[in-house]
Amino acid sequence: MPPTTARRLTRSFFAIGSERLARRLLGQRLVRVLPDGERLSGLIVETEAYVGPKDQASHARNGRRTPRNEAMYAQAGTAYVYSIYGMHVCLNIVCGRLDEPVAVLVRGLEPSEGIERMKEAFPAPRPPHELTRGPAMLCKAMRITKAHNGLDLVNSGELFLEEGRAIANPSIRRTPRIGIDYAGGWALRPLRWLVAGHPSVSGKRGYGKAKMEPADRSIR
DNA sequence: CGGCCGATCAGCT
DNA sequence: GCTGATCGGCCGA
Repeated sequence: MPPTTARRLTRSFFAIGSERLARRLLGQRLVRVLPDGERLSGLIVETEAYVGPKDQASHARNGRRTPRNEAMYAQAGTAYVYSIYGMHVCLNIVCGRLDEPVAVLVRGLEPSEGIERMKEAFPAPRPPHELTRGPAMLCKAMRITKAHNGLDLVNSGELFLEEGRAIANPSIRRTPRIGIDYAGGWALRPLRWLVAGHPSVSGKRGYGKAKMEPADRSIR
């Protein structure tokens, strides 16, 4: 269980750009407080950086700005929640200056608090690590919906982040991002960060098909 | 275990 | 009209 003194992550934590935030979010705690007060939470074990208008995998590629992706242009610490494939939603954390569309997609959590409640979101029984493995799955387990799009994660009482556990560089890997084969050369850039060997990292055998590289130590 | 494919619809063109 | 920052079931090896 987390200490009751857990520190809330502040605006300045998020406002560092997507590559640095993707690294720094690993091990931090994502918290959802349900209407009845129950806490659901997990430690982040997989992220992807979306690096701006030039990034051909980003919803903001070539400066696209529509009602759907408007939250990407908001201040750092804003949630960008979008729907995909007609049946899922995914959560990003916005991390640039105002009007600069950069964000980090949260792709995997190690479930921590409220595991029994998370299980209720799925029709069939499954082990804890498969409650929050993948960007859409973790939103389903954590009851994150499009109603949270545009929410300020720095001030919200229902969805926010807390200081978690440090992850040492040797156990971190970078790979290309998942599901963006349409993005040309951008599909190959190592903008996905993961905790090596963690069971809640998405993809087959926990890694997907992507070839892994050691984490870039210059990115903190 | 790995590969294929259907579900299902918001959002854009 | 087409596509997607996904998931899970089914099938063959």
